[in-house]
Amino acid sequence: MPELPEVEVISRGLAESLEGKTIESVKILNHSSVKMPWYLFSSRVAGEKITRVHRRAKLLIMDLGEDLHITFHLKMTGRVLAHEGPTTPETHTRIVFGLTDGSSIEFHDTRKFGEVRALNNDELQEWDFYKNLGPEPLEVTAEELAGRIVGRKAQIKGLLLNQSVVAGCGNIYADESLFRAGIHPKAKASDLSKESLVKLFFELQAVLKLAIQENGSSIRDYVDAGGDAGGFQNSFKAYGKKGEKCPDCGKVFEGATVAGRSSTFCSDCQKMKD
DNA sequence: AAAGTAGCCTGGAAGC
DNA sequence: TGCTTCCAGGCTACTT
Repeated sequence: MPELPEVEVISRGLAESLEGKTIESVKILNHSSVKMPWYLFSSRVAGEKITRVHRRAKLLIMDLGEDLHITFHLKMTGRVLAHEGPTTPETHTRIVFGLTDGSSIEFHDTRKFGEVRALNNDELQEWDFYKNLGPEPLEVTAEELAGRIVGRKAQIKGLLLNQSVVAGCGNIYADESLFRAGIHPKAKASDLSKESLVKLFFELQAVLKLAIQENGSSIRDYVDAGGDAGGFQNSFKAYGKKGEKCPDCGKVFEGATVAGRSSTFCSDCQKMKD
């Protein structure tokens, strides 16, 4: 499930192979992947040059000239792959972009949760989801991020997953940063000191940077733009470790649903309040 | 305001 | 073996 580091790695890979290339054709194999009238999507995109590939939160964005952007939200199983030649569609191939140099881009998405759009500048800025995104966690300080949730009564994990609080954090990096900061996922932000919250976001930043260095985390479906797996899953300390022993104290990791997500934590090392 | 839940999907794993 | 059930999870919408 791609979160910020995975989308960042995909974006960097695609930027290298796609910037400067021109889209010639669009073949939509699954219409529900395109969250706008399909003919509008196709007609907007065909013939345009890919000027830049970048990322905002978990969105992969391809700029087409000055006033058009393809946005990919990969959700759980989406992949965007750059092929040197044409794409031979498989069962889960949802969209194929043919490029004028004979190469192609494949949007592959087993579970069809992914969402693709082609928006002009105004539409992008007015899109509620985009408009409400919080800051990029690697572009502001941990203090600034902590300041956004000081005193809030919600569970800390829910706040981390809330894209309008901080952009790009998902279940993996939420569990990992909470463990590293020694904070229980059900702790209320208002029960934690500013210092603890700063520590939490500092750990989130550290874990995101580390994951980008390791090419992302591969669990189930994630691969980078070239189809290769990441390596950060080997560095998980808490995520998915329910039933295993905490590396710090030896107590067995517990599991619970928090903010609607499966969560793993050590009830000894992770505190509910300061 | 916060929190719980259903729904969207599919396939791999676990259980019987 | 073969069937059924469970689970994963980003995000929205709706209810409590």
